[in-house]
Amino acid sequence: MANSPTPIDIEMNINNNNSKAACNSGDVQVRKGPWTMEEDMILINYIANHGEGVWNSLARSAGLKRTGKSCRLRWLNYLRPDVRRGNITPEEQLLIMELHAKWGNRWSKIAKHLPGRTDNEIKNFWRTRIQKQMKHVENSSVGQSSEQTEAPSTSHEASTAAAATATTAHDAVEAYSPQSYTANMESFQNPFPPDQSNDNVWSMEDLWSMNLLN
DNA sequence: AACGTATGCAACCGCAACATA
DNA sequence: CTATGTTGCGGTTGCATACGT
Repeated sequence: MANSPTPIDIEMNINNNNSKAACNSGDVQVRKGPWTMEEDMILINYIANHGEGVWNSLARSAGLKRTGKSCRLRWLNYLRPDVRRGNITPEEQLLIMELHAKWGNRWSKIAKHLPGRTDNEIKNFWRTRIQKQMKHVENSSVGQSSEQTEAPSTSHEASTAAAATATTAHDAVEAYSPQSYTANMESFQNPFPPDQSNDNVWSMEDLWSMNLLN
């Protein structure tokens, strides 16, 4: 998504971030909201030269008016060179289903088994795609429990729907078994729009090549 | 073309666990 | 042992964009 970097809150950090521990020392102005290209460059440059470290002091040393927390999040979820962006593949989706059935909402744990994917991305994926499917199927099965549920337009939806109708997470995995899954793969149509790698104003390739130039 | 609504994702918040002085 | 600071996690929100009317 192309975040326009314009609306950025700047507020006095009067320990508003955390009741237990301030993420910044002193009452410096803290920027919030979408990251600008300049901030990204600063963070990338700094980490390239000094490596990751204590995030609060990193933010200060790099001259970023951000909390360490914000820097860490930005780095881990977006700027890290090994972050994979773009569509979740059917294989990854299957894995997510399986691991979620096993562990529940342990997104970071699940993310560790999906190289290049972040917990945030998986969490978002689950909420927006899988849960939507589940709700959809739930509704249609309540309304017409004795009848067949609405025919999914894709096999992806079919298998997701099968998983969603399951009463337990384990059932969901059963319904989403590799057998039924691969059986559907031939007619699989990618439900997602074409590559959205250009979903930010600047691509990571741009940022990294610019960083190299520096 | 204009408007309203739905969707997807980046970023924030609060909390808990852990580390250290 | 206690206080303070840091990190990591899961839940939630805000906003840009896509889509439908």
